[in-house]
Amino acid sequence: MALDQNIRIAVDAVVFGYQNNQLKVLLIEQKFNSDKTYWALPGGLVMNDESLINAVKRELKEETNLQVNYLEQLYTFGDDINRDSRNRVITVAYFALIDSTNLEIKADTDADNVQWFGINEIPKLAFDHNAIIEMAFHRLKAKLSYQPIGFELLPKEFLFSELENLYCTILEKEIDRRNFRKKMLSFGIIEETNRFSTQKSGRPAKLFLFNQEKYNQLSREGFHFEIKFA
Amino acid sequence: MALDQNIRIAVDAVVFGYQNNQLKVLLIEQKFNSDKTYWALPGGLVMNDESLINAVKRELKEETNLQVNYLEQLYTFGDDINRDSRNRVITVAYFALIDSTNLEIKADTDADNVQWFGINEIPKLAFDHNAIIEMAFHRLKAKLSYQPIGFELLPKEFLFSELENLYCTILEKEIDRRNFRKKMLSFGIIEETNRFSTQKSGRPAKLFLFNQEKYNQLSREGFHFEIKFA
DNA sequence: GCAAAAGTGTTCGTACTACACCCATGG
DNA sequence: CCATGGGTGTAGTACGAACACTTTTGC
Repeated sequence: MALDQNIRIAVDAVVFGYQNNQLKVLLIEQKFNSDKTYWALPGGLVMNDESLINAVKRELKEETNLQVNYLEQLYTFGDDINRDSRNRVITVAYFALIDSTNLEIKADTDADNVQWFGINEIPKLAFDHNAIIEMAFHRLKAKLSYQPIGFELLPKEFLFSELENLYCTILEKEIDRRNFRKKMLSFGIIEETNRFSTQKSGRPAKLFLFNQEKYNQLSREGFHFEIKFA
Repeated sequence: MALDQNIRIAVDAVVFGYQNNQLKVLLIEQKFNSDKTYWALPGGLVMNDESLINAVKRELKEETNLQVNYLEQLYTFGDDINRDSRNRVITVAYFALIDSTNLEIKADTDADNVQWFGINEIPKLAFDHNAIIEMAFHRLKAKLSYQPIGFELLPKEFLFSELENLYCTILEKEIDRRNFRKKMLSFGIIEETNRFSTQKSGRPAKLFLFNQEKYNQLSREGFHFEIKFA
């Protein structure tokens, strides 16, 4: 039965970064039928002897030459039979977070051009990639409140004001600085360092870091990260 | 490139039911190489011109002849390259809920035998189906707290004690009857009927029903269902 | 009248909300 | 000394947690 199945399987990644107080998505420019070009998510077909997760990692390395901090499966898009006009392709979309400060993207072998786009400045993309980003953005907003993944968008050592800004920006909400800090620190998964940032102006700020092992340990003991806002 | 891709794509469904105060999973017995038989999740290969969701619905109809109340994508299993020993198969797993009271399963064309298994009495299944059920069970436990999906496992009209029991059983926790009822009713998504159940003993109990439209409307207005326990 | 399940209110404590002033540095 | 961003505490409120007795029915 169904030995004649003729469906291809691909992976695509929505890679989020955070720069200049803006949430960004990584896109690549692809040639399409050698005439038109489209911006699209990094991704491509899965090889026969390759796990899905490795396919994503390989494509990201080939196309953008960067390594992600966080990677998880998002959703499999296979309900629109004609999403790729050439052949039926089902794509398993992934959700990735990266510390994009001090990062130089190299346009690598596969793709002509690689670029960060603000989440609100995404052009019309190839296939159903706009819908995929939309879903990834929803996932990010939801997860930010119940999993400590915001840190994956920041450098290892960060300022509280950066973390706070990240939450404000992504969730599109105002947050009370004092309450946010109190709550975050109450979990005991953020450590104070002895280092301070060198700012342009104002009082120097302590650098903090996220203690992943501590979080893992607390999770095993039944702790549940959750941060809500008025 | 990769015109030689040789990977097949399947769908599988974890169908949950609730009978006799027990959470059940629907399994089918499959012939395997015409000698050995295994219990497995209902599912099968996707057809070329068929959406993923329709593939699931078709398989469920073919193999079990039942219709589900709730169906959503769970996860795509494609990291273990040898999960099916015959060929590489990637499966998109779905998560389904059904009101299984007053339901007769028909062993239909495809499958030899169809049966409900208690969640704690699942045998060793074909492929990685045990892992899929495990993940579906986790999803069910999590969603029960923040989405009103428990109703999908009950008849249209149900007793509060049934609902309460369902939560206790699935979450494996004791719940205070008074607080549970208060909280549930406070949402305004459950309606009282004029009907009462005919019990064997004890005081007759009112029948309630879940108002899906009311819930949808409240959701649009920013309402968020959430029910927690001590 | 007794067994069995249904139905119902109050008190207490904790955790979220709202809110404003001083501090350290650079120029 | 002024501008800029960093750092901190408290009072009020609302919501979740704990908890026990009365009601209705069948036998």
